[in-house]
Amino acid sequence: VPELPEVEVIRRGLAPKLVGETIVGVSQGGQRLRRQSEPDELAALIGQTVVDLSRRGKYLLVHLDQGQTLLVHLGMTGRLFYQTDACPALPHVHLVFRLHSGHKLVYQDVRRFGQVLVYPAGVQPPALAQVGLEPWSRRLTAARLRQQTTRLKRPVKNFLLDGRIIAGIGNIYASEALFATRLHPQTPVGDIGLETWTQLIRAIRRILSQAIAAGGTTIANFQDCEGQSGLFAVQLKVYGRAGEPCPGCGTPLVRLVMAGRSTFFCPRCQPEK
DNA sequence: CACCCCACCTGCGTGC
DNA sequence: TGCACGCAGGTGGGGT
Repeated sequence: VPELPEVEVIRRGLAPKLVGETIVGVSQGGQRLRRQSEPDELAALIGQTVVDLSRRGKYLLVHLDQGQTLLVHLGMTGRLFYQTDACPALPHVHLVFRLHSGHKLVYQDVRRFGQVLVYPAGVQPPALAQVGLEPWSRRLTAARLRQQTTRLKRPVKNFLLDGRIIAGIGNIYASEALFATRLHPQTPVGDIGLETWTQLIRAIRRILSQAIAAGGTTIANFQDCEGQSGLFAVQLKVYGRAGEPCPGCGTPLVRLVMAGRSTFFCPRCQPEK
């Protein structure tokens, strides 16, 4: 499900429902996520009240009133539902937090690549230390990226996917941002000039903002059991559209595998230089 | 360092 | 119908 916009949409949807809720029970499925706190650590959250929800990159942070933090990463297929008992049971549910209001916060994850980890008061989750600049950070500048990448050969697509540099860009929005900038995905980052970095940063911000405003690319299942058919409101221009005509020039779009991930681009609008 | 590869999982669509 | 295969929006550990 989730790149930065989807996680942000989930955060905004859940925050008004969860803040003020007290956890009264935690049940854990038999199969564990790739990274998941021990059962007793999760059970220790019982009695705590949610004071805030924040986001860092693709990580969602649930802040509790005694200072603990619940770090949630949805991986590829993780979903969070805010449900009542009236909702039918879902498959692949690995964690259920029962709440004082009678609602439940349900974590579902088919592939179990997600993470749910508890951290004590005052401890910063180590994973966050690796997370790069937020896309809207004032410290994210063309000059900084230019300086950081001089003489590097790494393809710009792979650079965008590296969350240690800019946080939250995933495989979909990397292709979309490069198309918007008319930049070939294999362009070595060291070859990119200041002006192009400026345009790329702008494109990233615009595309992510639009995606958030539209409710994410896919199903944002924070609501209830109806599993709200996701607004496919974001119109992707190139992602997943190999063979279809480029929306700019009509040339068939191309799929290319880079670092093991599908990459989509227009060979005419995004020429190799 | 910089960068790549693969592991970690399940499900679904496609083509034989 | 069955089966093998490729593919899927994530990270992170280990190798070159």
